[in-house]
Amino acid sequence: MKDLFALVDCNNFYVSCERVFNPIIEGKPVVVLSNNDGNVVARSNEAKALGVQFGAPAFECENLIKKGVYAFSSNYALYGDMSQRVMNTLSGFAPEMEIYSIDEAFLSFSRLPSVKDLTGYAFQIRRTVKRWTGIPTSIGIGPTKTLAKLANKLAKRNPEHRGVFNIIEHPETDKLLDGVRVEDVWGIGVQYTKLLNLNGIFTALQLKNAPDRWVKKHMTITGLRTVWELRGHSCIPLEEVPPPKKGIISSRSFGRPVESLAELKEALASYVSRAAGKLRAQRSVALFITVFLGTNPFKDEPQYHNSITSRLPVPTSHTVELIRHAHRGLEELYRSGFHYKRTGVFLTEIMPEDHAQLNLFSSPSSGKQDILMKTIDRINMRWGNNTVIYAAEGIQKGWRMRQLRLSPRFTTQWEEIPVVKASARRGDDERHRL
DNA sequence: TCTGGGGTCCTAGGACCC
DNA sequence: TCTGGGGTCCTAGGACCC
Repeated sequence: MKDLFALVDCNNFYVSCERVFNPIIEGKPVVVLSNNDGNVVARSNEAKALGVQFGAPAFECENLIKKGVYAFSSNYALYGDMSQRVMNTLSGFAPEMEIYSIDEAFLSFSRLPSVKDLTGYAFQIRRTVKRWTGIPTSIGIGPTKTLAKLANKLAKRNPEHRGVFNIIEHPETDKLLDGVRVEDVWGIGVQYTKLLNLNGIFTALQLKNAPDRWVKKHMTITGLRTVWELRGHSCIPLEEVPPPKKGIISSRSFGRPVESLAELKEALASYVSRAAGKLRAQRSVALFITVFLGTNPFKDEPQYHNSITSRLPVPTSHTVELIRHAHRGLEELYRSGFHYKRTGVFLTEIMPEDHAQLNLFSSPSSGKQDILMKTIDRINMRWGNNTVIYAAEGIQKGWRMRQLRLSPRFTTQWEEIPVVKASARRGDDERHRL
């Protein structure tokens, strides 16, 4: 059977999430900033039209903000929850689906015998997602994932498609590919673009027609797959179940420079706690822990960057155990007299928890630890992240990242759920939770 | 002035083994 | 004398994605 894929992509996802609960900013220029309110990472169409570039430093926006651009700190609690709602909605429309990122999913359209008009079906998906979640999407349909991605780009680019583009309805695929720059092909980044341009390849069509031998030699097997996919041979299968992670990183840069070991330890403890939580969520344990520490490479001041890797006595996912080892590593790394910008932790050699080799000395207390971890995870699941935290994480958290323009966690915190006023006349005391 | 945070896959080359 | 030919494992680095 012929493969067929649909790629559903949420339009300007972070901005759209902000708009769902804040309709005043509908139709207005809106940007969302990266962690620490550093750079622009999402823009509404109106902001794009004003010339705000992706990655623009936030201070450049200050002027724009004065001119009426709305800016928000990243609110991952909100975006993560909205993403789940979108994905849940999508999963009802296809037997197989791959969640590709926070705002994108591939659906398999190969086995939908009851659907006669797939393009119409895509319009129906779009309408439903919008109605159920408030998030606008674009959908591309093609015989390979790479072509579905490309179709999605065309759906976004040309308003007359109204958000859906089905590449197989267009017999002159080559003509379409001729109109797409090579850097807009999925899998072609800056380096390959340079290389390809130097070799006279500027369009997706030219890449499609490039000789296999040359592509394999200069762009490895991954590049060759991309080329084959452009030709309509599906080489990148749908991955319904995400493979367990092989490494888990948790790291943040600080909202202000940090000098003391004590503060670094607090920050590191909270990152370890996050990483350990992710580890337990996939029912895994880790054998190695790497701690890294660094100053701000963009500043003209004394630099220090270093990392240290230690092997744990027994593979584990116990937060307290991991914090202890992380702190030991940090103490070895730490040099006083520097302005530190970030620290973080990297867990590797990850294996399923029931595969882990116990060592002779593993203590019987690990059973108690398991119960403690499960209990804490349950509480935080039920009542929200960080309901229970480790004392080592600190309370003040003066190093916390800057988020001066954070919107409420509308969907995941009881205290921040929007409130509807029943009627203006009855006054403020008659308010109802949504 | 600011410059995120998380991942994946592939290859080359060196060490080492028989 | 000659120094092959096959293999594994590990690491570093480079590319990509969102």
